[in-house]
Amino acid sequence: MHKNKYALIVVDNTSANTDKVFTYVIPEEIINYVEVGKRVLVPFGKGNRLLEGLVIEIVDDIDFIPNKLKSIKKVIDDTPIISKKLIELGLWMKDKYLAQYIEVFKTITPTGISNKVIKYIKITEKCKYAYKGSLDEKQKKIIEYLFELKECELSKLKADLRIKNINIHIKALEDKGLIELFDKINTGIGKKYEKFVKRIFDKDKTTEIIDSLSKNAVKQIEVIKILNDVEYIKLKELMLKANCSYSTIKSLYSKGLIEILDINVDRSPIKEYIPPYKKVSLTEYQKLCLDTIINDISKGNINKFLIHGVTGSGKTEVYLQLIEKMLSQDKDSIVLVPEISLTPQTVERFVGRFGNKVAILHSRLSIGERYDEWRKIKEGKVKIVVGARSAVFAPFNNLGLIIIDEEHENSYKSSMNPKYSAIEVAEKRCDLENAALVLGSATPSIETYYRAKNGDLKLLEMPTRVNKTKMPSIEIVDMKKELEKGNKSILSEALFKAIKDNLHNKKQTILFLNRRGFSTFISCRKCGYVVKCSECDISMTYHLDNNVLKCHYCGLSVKPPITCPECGSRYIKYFGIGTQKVEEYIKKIFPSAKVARMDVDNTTKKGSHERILNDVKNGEVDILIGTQMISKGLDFPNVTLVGIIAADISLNLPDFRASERTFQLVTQVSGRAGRGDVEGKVILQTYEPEHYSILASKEHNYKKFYDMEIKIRKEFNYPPYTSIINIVLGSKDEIKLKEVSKEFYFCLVNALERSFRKVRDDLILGPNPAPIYKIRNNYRYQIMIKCRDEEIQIVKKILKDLVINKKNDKKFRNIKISIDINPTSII
DNA sequence: AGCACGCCGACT
DNA sequence: GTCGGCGTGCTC
Repeated sequence: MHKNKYALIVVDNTSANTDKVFTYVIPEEIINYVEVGKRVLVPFGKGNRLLEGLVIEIVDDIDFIPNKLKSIKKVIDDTPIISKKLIELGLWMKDKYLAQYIEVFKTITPTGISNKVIKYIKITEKCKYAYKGSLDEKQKKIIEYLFELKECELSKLKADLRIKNINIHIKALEDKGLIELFDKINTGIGKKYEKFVKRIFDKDKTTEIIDSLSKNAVKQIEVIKILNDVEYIKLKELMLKANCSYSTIKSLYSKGLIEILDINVDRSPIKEYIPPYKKVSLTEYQKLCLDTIINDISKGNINKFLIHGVTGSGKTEVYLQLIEKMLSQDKDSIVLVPEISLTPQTVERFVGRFGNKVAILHSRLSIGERYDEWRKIKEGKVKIVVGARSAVFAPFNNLGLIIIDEEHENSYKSSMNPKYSAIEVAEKRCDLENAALVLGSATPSIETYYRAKNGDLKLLEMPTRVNKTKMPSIEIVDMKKELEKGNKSILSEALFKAIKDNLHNKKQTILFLNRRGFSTFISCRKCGYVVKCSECDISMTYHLDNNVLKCHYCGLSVKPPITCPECGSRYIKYFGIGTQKVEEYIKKIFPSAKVARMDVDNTTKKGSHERILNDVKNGEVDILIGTQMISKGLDFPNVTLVGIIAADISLNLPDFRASERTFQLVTQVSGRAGRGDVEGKVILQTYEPEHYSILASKEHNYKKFYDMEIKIRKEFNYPPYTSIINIVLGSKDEIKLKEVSKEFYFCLVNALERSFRKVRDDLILGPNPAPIYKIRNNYRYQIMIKCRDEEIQIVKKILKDLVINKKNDKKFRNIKISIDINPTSII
């Protein structure tokens, strides 16, 4: 007798209650086609509607036979879209970040590849002749509607007719045999095709053919001439070259001289020619670093490394030569870079060295482009992937190396479910696939450095710059003293003078301010009213270019008030500075200087980023003003001065990582100065010149900063000594939220008390209104858990059960519960 | 989520 | 009686 096989399937259905693995019977006819990692269609729920599912395991036996086991309907993929190793990684992520199966696997498999099953409805042959007198009004309406369209999407019919209880009527009509329901599978994006023209006449008969054409057929002759030189040409290109229309080509086609073909092309996101990026000889430190890594990997000593290299120490060259080593062993490499530094400059280095062996993945790719890159990786056409966070899931089968550059960057943490850290995921993936992990940074995160010191990663230092230039000197300017001197402007005397000198010497300057817009808040001088976003608990930022107040959380724009909405006075004043104001001010006091600004407000369009950087490169910019965006990766030898307008912005945030972030920013931005022959200079303006994070960055002394910071972390029980679990409850109903947050808190405390004999005082904090109390009209309450390594599994289990329990609780309807394990920020 | 079942009030 | 509204519970 045939023995059944069963597939364990994650069904595409987002609900706390369906977040389970479902078992289906594999019908014998398709047993050879069902494989782990392929998607299938399965009947689900009472209506047996077809849903997509991912096969994550195939088993011969199941512990118990649930009474009504259903069968797989259809296999979608020819080959698995996800490897067993990546499935394992996904299951690990689900547990680690308390996410749902479906969320995890949607993250790992590329977006846009998902097939949608769409229900269609049509009328039957029988219906055309059948007597319809027995139908009620609503059913008649449906039939009439379908008579026009013959068939249509079920959802469209429902939306157009808006009949109540429509399902019952549809079922009745189906039973009578008047209509039929069927499914169509939408295969998502297809491959890209482009029209090509092929010459099918003999090359040496070209003149003969030209003679045979009418003398009036100037364009056709031109086309033939072009085709004399090339056999294949893109239709668009040919039309452009010959300056002709499609009809010219068509007439040549009808004469049988050419063929028009649809050829599958890859949408290549690398559009321009990229010059080769030459291999350079390594400095002593680079060589030591490279050799240590290669040696350790081959001996199997350790496979995780942290390169702590100062800005300009040439980490990229080490990465490149490591990848080269991997290539020689036929192994694949993944390079992760922060989203904002995924600029052409970064890409050029990898593509310039390895050419078409490189695929690029980042958020600005269209769905089609992303799918093409994904397919190239999957099919083994490329060996290297350079990309942002999600590139950690690149579907390689022979992974040898994952490199994470600028390891401390918070863009490696996802803000959406699963709220994963690409660093932790990369580490896990390396363990699973026996690959090596290399992290690199000039300012490693405290957590990573701590782990390196503990021996979890091997620490490699690169303390000097490649071209032996000195680190830039940093001058700290106390802005309180400037104020005492009577200088109320944005620039201190020292910075003003330095910019002036730099302009005179034809050197470039970068001015950094981590805040966009013009004024950060506007307020009434009479009553103190501050304009806040109506949807969020955030003061609105004034933007000069289109004269609006913008909320930087929800994007809402309003016209600035002329009189105070509270007291009616006209004393509305604009406070705080943003990059736009700096730009305006600089243009005013240095009218002859060429000034450019770079922040999210003017780089959203494709290519705008590149344009600004090119202008800087070509010397068409004297002063570049920008936010975080300009803090990393930029390498312009003529930039000798960096001005940090206000280092305090990041320092004063109510977040335990504020000092760390400030140190990182100052170090990174400073690193932009003096990359050429002339020593760089940094002028740092602050109201807190004695702060340890400012002082340590002045000395370029990471270790000094680390030693200070780690003591504070220990004292206050912050990471790396604990893991933080941040629970945010959100709702539009403020009163209900407050109540429910308390209830959630007490349930949590109760459960914790049952599991731990004694609950530490600072294990669980809250519930407090979140630092940003309202976003997009959603009120937010926060509960924070600081737990030690040995506690975390139990705490997560408790939380998971509690959340599922509460999601089924009527009281928690319309309450969103978001859990973030080790968030990058607790604001 | 989405679908069916089942209870209960309004109305022919 | 019975139509339709809505709350409840389950999905291999």
